[in-house]
Amino acid sequence: MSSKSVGRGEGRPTLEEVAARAGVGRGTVSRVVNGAAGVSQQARTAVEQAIAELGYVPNRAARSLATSRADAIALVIPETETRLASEPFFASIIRGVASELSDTELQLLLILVSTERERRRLAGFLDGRRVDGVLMVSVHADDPVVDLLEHTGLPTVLGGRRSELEPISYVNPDNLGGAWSAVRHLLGLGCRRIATITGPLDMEAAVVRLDGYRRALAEAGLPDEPRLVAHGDFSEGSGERAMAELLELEPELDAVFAASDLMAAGAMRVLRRAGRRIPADVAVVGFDDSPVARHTEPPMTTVRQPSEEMGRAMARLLLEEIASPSRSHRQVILSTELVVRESA
Amino acid sequence: MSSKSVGRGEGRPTLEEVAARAGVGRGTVSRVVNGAAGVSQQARTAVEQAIAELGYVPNRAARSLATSRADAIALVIPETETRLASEPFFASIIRGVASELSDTELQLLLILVSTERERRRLAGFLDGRRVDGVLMVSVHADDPVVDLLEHTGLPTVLGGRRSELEPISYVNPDNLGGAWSAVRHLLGLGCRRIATITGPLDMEAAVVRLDGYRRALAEAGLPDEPRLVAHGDFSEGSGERAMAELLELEPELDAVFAASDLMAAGAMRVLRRAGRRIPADVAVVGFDDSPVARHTEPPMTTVRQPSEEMGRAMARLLLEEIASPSRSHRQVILSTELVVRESA
DNA sequence: CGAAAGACTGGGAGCGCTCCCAGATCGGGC
DNA sequence: GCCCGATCTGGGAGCGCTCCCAGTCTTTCG
Repeated sequence: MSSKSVGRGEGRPTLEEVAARAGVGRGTVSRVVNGAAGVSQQARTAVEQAIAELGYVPNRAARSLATSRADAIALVIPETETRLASEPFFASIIRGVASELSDTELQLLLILVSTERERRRLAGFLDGRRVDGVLMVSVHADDPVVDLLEHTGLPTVLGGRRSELEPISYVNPDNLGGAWSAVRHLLGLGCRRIATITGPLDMEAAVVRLDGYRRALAEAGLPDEPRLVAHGDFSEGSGERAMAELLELEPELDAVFAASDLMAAGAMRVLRRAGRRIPADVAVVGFDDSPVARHTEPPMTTVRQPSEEMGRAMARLLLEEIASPSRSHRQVILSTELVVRESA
Repeated sequence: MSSKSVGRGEGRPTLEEVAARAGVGRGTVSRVVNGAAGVSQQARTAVEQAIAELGYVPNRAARSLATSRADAIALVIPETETRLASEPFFASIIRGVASELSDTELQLLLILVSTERERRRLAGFLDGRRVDGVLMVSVHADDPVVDLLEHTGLPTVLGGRRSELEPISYVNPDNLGGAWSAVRHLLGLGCRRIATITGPLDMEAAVVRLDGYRRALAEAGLPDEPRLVAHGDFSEGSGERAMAELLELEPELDAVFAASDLMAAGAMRVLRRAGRRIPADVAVVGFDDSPVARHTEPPMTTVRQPSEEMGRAMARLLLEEIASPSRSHRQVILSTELVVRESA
């Protein structure tokens, strides 16, 4: 039999107990556990054996307290789980972040916030320093969660800035160039009555894509007609509604640039129902190059936004920021690319 | 000016500093922070003011260490983010869990594990007692993550048991009854050559749904024909492949029961391409009643599985288990219901 | 052969909080 | 005026770990 420290029941074994059993001091055990150098082979073996026998696992809370590191980072998504599930963009971001984190010891924590209550709980969680840094995507201009982040002083990286003067580090796709090239493509096809379906205008990405659209039209000497602009919120349903509206206001339109693939898919459905052929009657271009773009009928021409790479870049920036905190913020702009399929 | 403890810069203020500033002891501050009774109005006010002035926020790691509580629970999903995004089931689970947690102080942490490396990292995270309990869905029979969970001794609840003798608490839909009633419905419609597309057979849900199918056929005196059974993995693509296979082996079939809506949707696409009318030539029933079921052409008849309620029940069980740990495990079976639309 | 330079090791101090107990304070009843 | 209980309050003793320093034991070199 063995001392009290060994059995199950008396709680989990501690560093101290391992040390006692291995006949060494706490320091030595700590060194072994953390893979530090300067431990004799003999001591190391003894400790390892004691750890195995006792089934010792370090207590993270204690370690956190001592080192003031949490070994975890949060990816905050201020949307509902429905949205998380319906927009492939998030999946790509998650994949990118996870892959960049894969050879670190950092645990990725996904946190969804939509209610005020959840926001407060998140505040407590972050303030309590349960993570070493925060990633956040899908940020709306007036999102209170961001203030919360700034206030905690935790290293933070946004996926999608709120404005050009964003004071926090961020990774952004080249929305302007993407939208611009989409509309240029439509113009090149000979389209002249080009409508657009925007995203929610409290998001910079939506505003800038609209800008890109307008700029391309202006360059082509085309007027900016309000009735060619309808608003959505990036979701499929909103794309349908917006398209219906456009068709009503401007039956003569010959092309649509939607600020997201999902909205473009919704628009295509409405167009087809209205008897318009795509692209013969109306050409359609989306934005994102999400999986759905490949499965629409016909396959969708769209602007590729490197979402996964965006996730990776975000993680990379955050790691840098954690490693060397600094007042200055970093930013990365990822270029976009037009993928021509059959809808335009 | 003020003492070193007060200013910004010298790190975050501690309980002790708040106590000093308010002119009270640590105990009193702790009591105020935790809303405990037995503090005079005067002391309380002084402490609250000091907290506000200093911008004090308790350090969770320290609290965790002292209380051995983490105030967080993990929802582990052993799938890729792609899957998370494509299957609405997960979104519903998350929603249910979140809603049940909404009036607790527990932070919900979503953790995706797919690689071995991620699994090990999760082990460290859980062993380190960074959460008070674990929820896990989409469990495959031989999933090593479960052993990991059992080993940590953390309160755990599964969404979907691994077998009838599941030794861990779980919440399960009535898969047998659901599948059975789906096939009964098909039989009632006069179908006699009823095929099925199963889920991955290393998941109990898939096995049991297949059982329900067989049982209903047997009761109707129909033989169990192997060529009427094709296998999928719950995904849409696998449904397409399975359907193509079935059509090849048994062109005469007049109905299909798919173990998930996504597979049913894939099957419907293949059927349509093959020129079969639904339900006139081939009737189709799915399982889940996920959002896609409403949008197929024609709308899909399916077995409703109360996913959100499942999430809620899981959270509820876990809370109970955390509150009163016990050797015995709990289980909840949620009933399913056939939703008849137009595909069968 | 002695001293200096390494190589290891043990354990004190402390991270910030909660728990709990011993005291101080304040009334009210006799 | 005194005693007893109720109400508050301060602070010691940890929680389990890391950091770091002062030792001890070798090894090497002049």
